[in-house]
Amino acid sequence: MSKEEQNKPVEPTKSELEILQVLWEIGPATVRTVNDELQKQKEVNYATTLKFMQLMAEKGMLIRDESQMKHIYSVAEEEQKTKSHLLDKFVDAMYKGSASKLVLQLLGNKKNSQQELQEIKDILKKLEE
Amino acid sequence: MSKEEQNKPVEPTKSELEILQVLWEIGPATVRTVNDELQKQKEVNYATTLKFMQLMAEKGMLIRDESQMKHIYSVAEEEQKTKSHLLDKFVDAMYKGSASKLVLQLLGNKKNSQQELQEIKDILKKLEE
DNA sequence: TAAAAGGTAGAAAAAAAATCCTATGTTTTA
DNA sequence: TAAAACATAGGATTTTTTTTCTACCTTTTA
Repeated sequence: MSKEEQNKPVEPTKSELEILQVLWEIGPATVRTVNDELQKQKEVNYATTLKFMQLMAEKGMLIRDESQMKHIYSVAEEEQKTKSHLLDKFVDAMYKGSASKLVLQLLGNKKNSQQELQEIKDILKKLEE
Repeated sequence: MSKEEQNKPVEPTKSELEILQVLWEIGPATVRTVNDELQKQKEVNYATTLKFMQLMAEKGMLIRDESQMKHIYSVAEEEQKTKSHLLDKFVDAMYKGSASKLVLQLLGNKKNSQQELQEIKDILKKLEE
């Protein structure tokens, strides 16, 4: 592995992120299981999910255990690391790196329920201690 | 305009978002001006920027004033509306719609400067009142 | 006023992302 | 044990996004 390739952060596409979300939630799984989970959200073809997971494994985004016929896939990078990187990218692209601007918008967003706002406040309160 | 086409929220691609950012910042502008701004960030070909802006106008994302030879482009939807929509999508894709989870991650993110964190806390504190 | 510079548009190509068909092999089950 | 169900892999295709070439028109400038 060349120096350039090391520690390259995971940059999933939209579809790849959906698969990561499933694996984050249910842990290592087969293509079949992941596909069934995705099926709950939208119509997906098994072959398509398979292809995505194969590509993700090739890219090093997933790790594949081929010791059984039903290969088991798991995420290669921990959830928080990946999410943190994606969040950073989003804050850069949308708010020129200003996280506080994002929070401001979040708070001004009518769509966020009262409960969400309360939870955010609770987080802050805990932080105060 | 059919009912389906009305009020369709703006869904820019990555490149399109870069152009929106410029227009949000400097207001209505020519392709040349936008291209010069983008140039400050990365290498861009004038023809590429032109093409993007033409496509965005076709999609209804930008409005084009052709009364002069140098067409003037402006954004079709206000900045906050677009950003709010994109933020919602992001929160859905990344945190299953939980804004508080996002804030939690933001606060735990080492990359955010102490100042940013303080600003976020200030915002939240103001909300308490 | 002729050349240079700057502008738009159309067509096409290149690159990236998403989708699915089908061959072939393994396991399960009737 | 034969059929049905399930699995992977390779190849191909389609769709979306990004990029660039070039023709031609208008304005500016030497």
